[in-house]
Amino acid sequence: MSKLVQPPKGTKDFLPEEMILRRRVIETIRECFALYGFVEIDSPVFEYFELLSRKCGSEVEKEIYVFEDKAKRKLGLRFEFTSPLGRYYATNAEKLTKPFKRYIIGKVYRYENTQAGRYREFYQADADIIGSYSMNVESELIDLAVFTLEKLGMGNYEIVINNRKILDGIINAAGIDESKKDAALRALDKTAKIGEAGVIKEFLENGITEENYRLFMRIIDLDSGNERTDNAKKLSILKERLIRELKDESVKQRAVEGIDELSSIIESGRKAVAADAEIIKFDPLLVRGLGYYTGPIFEIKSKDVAIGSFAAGGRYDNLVELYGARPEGACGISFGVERIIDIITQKNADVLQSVSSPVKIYIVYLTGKEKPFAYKTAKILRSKGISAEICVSSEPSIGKEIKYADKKKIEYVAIIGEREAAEQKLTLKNLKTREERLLAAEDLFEFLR
RNA sequence: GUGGAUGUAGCUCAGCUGGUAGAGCCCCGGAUUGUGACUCCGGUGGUCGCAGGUUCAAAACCUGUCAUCCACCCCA
Repeated sequence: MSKLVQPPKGTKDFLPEEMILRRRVIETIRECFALYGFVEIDSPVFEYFELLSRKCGSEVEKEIYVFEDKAKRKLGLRFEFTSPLGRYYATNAEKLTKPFKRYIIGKVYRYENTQAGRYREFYQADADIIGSYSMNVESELIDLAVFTLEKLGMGNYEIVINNRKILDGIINAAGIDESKKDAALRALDKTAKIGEAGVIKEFLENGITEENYRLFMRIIDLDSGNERTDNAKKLSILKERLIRELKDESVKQRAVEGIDELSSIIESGRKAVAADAEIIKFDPLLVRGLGYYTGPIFEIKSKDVAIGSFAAGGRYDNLVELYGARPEGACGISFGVERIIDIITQKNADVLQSVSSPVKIYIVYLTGKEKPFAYKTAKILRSKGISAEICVSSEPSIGKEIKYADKKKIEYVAIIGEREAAEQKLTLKNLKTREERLLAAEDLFEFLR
């Protein structure tokens, strides 16, 4: 294929069959957000570059699509919804009902190398609450996620949580200098991937000692004996340890606060999702982006498909202040629509095959004479909410039209020929069972309903 | 941005140490002029990702480039 007829790197075309599933996933998410009382908003796909890049770190900044408009304004495409939300809130704060619970579903753009599950243009579905410091917000968002994933049929997944305040405490207790915190966290985040030796290597490269690493790991070694320790137990062990180890009072206070926050989230999580309490897992090695998170952070990943996390979020209490609004608590969660679809299709390869057309019936009339009757019938069905497609060929062959309907996965075909039109009836054929029956037009609606 | 693998028909792929392309599925037509998934027959479709180079001759070898996948980086 010539390069001129390919979609640009990291983007793709969606075929009609793919769109059916895509639409269903997006609609499901939208409905769930609405059921929880979030209101929908929209904001521009591009913003001033300076606004997007504010406090996002150079790593992320490199991923922003930047361009100049004709008046030389420097603009960028949104790479997620959080910074646009900060701006949106700051510009409209006086008009918004607080706490402001909003959702937004749309395309975002990241200039990064592509891979399976990583695109340059993709959909995110984002729900945030601004205006509360309560941990009830985190609980609500996690509950929303569980509810939504259930509706989507996502099956086996786990919600991993941690807290920036705790991480800061452990870093301090491990004797790692504040200036080296980011490097340390970045290395620690990769533990599962590169192993102990890899992390130590990265530590040394960044001027952090192996001793620091050992200390850190000793503090977060929370499994007593062989038995699997539950979240609450882990948190309480960690809490005692940090109280004992931390010398700096303010650091200690913050770390303890962080632990209490997670305990509260996990506790209400257990109540809300009772049987599934196991899906929430405290992991002191979860770090996430180094940008604006200030409190609890979480990530949701599939246990069946290795595609990275498909949803993530956390608290970023400094966000709206960054854009000039009065300080407010803020916390949000974002779903990666493509990744969710990838997981659904990989787990169940034939969902794409099994999706059926939103069109219920295909109407074929054989000669021009039956046309008025056919159109009238179609119109009645549509006005009653039954989707009906009508054949546009001027010389239809029944075989071809049935084949067409079958390929489009339409359930029924109505055939109107001379015989039928004479009695104001039509032949209704079920394409799956191949059954046919002669029906009066007015009985059609009852039958299809 | 770095390293590796791959790129042949709409799809999945074959094509030997260089001699300008094949199969299956799909699609179209017919057997079957008011009935689709099976069967049979026939047919369309490819400047071998793109651009250079080596050669009498390149899908194959070399270089560049674009895209996809994988590992980094980072992340939905």
